Amino acid sequence: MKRSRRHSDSLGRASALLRDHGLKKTRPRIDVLSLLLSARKPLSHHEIAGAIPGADKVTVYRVLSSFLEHSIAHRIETGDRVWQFAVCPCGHTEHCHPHFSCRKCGKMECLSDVKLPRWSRLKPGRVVENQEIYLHGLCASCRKEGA
Amino acid sequence: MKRSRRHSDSLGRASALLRDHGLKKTRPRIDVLSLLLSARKPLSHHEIAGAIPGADKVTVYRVLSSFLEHSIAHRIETGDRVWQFAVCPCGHTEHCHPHFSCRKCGKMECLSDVKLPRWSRLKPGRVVENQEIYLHGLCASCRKEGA
DNA sequence: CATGCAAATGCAAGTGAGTTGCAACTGGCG
DNA sequence: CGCCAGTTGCAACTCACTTGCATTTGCATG
Ligand SMILES: [Mn+2]
Ligand SMILES: [Mn+2]
Ligand SMILES: [Zn+2]
Ligand SMILES: [Zn+2]
Repeated sequence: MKRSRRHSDSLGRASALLRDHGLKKTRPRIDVLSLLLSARKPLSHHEIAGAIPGADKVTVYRVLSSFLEHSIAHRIETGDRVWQFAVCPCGHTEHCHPHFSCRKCGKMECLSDVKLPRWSRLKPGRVVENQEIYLHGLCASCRKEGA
Repeated sequence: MKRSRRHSDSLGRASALLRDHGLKKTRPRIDVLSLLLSARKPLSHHEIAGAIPGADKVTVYRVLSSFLEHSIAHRIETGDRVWQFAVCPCGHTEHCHPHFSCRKCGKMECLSDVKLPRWSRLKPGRVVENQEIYLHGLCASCRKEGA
């Protein structure tokens, strides 16, 4: 019940987002976007394509790229050369929060409520337009179980 | 003159580092390490192998991996799925400074003198053991020329 | 409701950074 | 010296992601 509720909510939200961004409402886009909206964590291309029966891999890559261009989603580097994707709650192009990955269970989390630091005075005259922060360590549940 | 001075310094430093870490002093390791020591910026595997005539690509990968294991060098994600490598001035396993890349000239820099932020109170009970910070923007010289 | 067409899809083939297997070699120790 | 664990070098492999191209389709327009 809970699951299907969330899923149908996501369908509606997905439609609205696509409309708002002037993207055609197609099957692959609805499927990928509603999946990302209902996911509790960032997903890899492999996880996304695997979760959508009959999805074409290349189309999923292209759908994800269009979401990035329109700042509907953001892309996370995992360190193992595989990207992960999540819907961006703030609507910015840049990363707007740090990401945390657990060295034990491997889960990646968007720390949506954590502010990014200011880099006002870097020695010479550099301008920071954008930043990516990856924190690694133990998540709350893995920590309880003992490292 | 300046260049050969720096280069021979690097040779000596490379030998010493290998000895200190108990790594056999081999041709590929000396070549790669002295190159990294004399480089002013992080280098990709491609740049490293290309700068060493006759170098075997696989050996260079393996040499770099051994440097990472021994915390002689650190590895940087560039966002385009290519790694870059730099000698680690502090000797830590973790990243110990942020990295900056210029959106115009593409150069990556180690901000060795910039401190990493503390993440003492992340809401739940996570422990941060390690962090990677990538800043993107305009470097000092590209900024002068006008963005 | 047609009709048209730019945009999107789906399939096959390609790219390239990084990995693996394995036989030959060698740095450094006794 | 002579050994041998560790290292090298070559060929073959993997696999995430990209490109090309012919076919289909969302949706704006009349
Ligand atoms: Mn995120
Ligand atoms: Mn660095
Ligand atoms: Zn965990
Ligand atoms: Zn620059």
